Amino acid sequence: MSADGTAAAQHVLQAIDGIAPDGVRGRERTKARLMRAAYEVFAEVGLDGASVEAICERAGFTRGAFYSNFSTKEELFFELVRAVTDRKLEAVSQRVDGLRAQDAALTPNELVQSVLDGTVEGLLDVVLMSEIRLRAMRDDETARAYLAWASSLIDRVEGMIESLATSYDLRLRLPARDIARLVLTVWEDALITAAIERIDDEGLRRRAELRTQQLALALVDTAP
Amino acid sequence: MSADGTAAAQHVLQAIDGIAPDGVRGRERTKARLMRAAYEVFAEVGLDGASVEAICERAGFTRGAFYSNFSTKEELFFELVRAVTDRKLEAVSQRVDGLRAQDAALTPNELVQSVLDGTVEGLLDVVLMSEIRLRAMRDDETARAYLAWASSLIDRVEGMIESLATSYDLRLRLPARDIARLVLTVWEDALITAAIERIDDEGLRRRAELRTQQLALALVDTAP
DNA sequence: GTCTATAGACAGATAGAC
DNA sequence: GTCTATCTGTCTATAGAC
Repeated sequence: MSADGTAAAQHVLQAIDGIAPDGVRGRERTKARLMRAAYEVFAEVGLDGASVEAICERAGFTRGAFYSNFSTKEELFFELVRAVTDRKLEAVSQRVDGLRAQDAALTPNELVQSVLDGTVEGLLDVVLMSEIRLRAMRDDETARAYLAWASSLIDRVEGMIESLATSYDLRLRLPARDIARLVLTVWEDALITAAIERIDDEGLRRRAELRTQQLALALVDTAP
Repeated sequence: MSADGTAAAQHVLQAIDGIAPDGVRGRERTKARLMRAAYEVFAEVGLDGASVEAICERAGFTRGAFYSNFSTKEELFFELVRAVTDRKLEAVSQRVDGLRAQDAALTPNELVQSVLDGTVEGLLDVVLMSEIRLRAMRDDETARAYLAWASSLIDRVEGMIESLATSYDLRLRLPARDIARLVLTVWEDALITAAIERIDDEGLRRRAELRTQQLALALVDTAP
C-alpha cells in the first residue's frame, strides 16, 4: 500500500492541480479522478456527509469503480490526506530552497508570504485541513499522520526563519522554532476566519498575508 | 423559542458543570440532560456521527423524549452551541471585571492566564469548538453566530489588554485588538495541538498557558 | 381526573459494501 | 443492481405529575 499510495498521491497532485495525468491510464487515472472528486465533496459536505455515491457521481463513475480502487471511504480519505499534506510540504520546501539559492533582495515580509503562499490552494484546502484536525482529535492513526506532517512543516519554516535572521542580521524576540509555529498558526487562523466570513480565495490570501506580516514585524527587531 | 432557549441554556450550564438542576423538574430537566449527553457524544463522534439514538441512550431516555423536546438534531446543536459560547463569554467577562475591580498585584502573565482559563473546560470544549468552526464554514447560520461570538470574545480580551497596558505602563508592539486576536488564536491552537497529542486536561491548560505567556512576553515592552 | 411527557414500535429513506 | 444495516421522524398507548 505504501508504494502504491505514494504513486497515487503523485497522480492526485497532478489531478488536483488541474493537469490531466496523460501518461497514466485506466486504473490510476480513475483513482486520481475519484480522489479529486472526493476532495471537493469532502470540502463541501464533510467526511461523514459525503456518500460514496456522491463522490462517484462527481467523478463520473459508478460505485463499482470506487470499490474496485478503494476498500472503504476511509481508505480514500487517508490517501487524500497524504496527497494534500505532501503537496503542501513539498511546496514550502521548494520555496525555502529557492530563496536560499538566490540570496534574495526581498524584504522579510515578502519572503514569509512567498513561502506560505505555497501552503494554500484556496478555500477547499482550508476546510479539508480543518476536517483533518478534527478527525485527528478522535482517531489515533490520523493523529500520528497529522503530527508528523505538522512538525515537518514547522521544521521547514524554522529553517527559513533562521536563514533569514542570519542573512539580514535580525534579532528575533523568540526562538526561531516558536516563531515558525506562531507564523503557521496565525496564517491558518486567518484563513479559517476568512473562510467563515465567506471571503473569496483572493481576499483569503490577502488577509492571511496581512496578519502574518504584522506578526513578523512585531517579533523581529532589526539590528542596530 | 428565544426565552425558552435561554432558560434551557441556563440549565445546561448547570448540567454541564455537573450540578443537577434540582429546582427543575420534568421537561426542563430532561432537556438539560439531553443537551449534556449530546455535548459528550458530539465531542466523541462528531455532529454527523452522533445518532439521536446514541444521544438518548447516553442521557438515559428513549427517542420519544428527544423529539418531544427538539424538532431535530440540528436544533439541539444550535442550543448547545449557544449554551457553550455563552458560558465561555460569561466566564471571560467575569474575570475581566474581577481583575479590574481589584487593582491586581499579579504579573501580566498571570492575568492573561487567569482570564483565558475561563474559556476552557477541557478536551470536550476544544473538540466541540472545532466542530462549530468547521460547520460555520459551510452553514451560514452557524457562521453568523460564530462570528458574533468570536468578536465579542475579542472585545473583552482587548479591553483587558488595554486596562493592563495602562495600569502597568506597558508599551504594546501591536494594537491591543490585534494582540487580543493573537492571544486567543495561540491559546486555541495550543489546545487543539495538545488534544491531538492526547495530552490530558491538566497538561492541556499548562501547554496553552506556556505558549500564550511566551507570546505576551514577546509582544510587550516594559516602559523604561 | 386531566394533561403532558415518555416509551417503544413503525415506516420511509438512504448508505455502505459486494 | 441488490442486500443489509441503520437512522430519522412519526404515531399511539401509558404512566405519572398536579
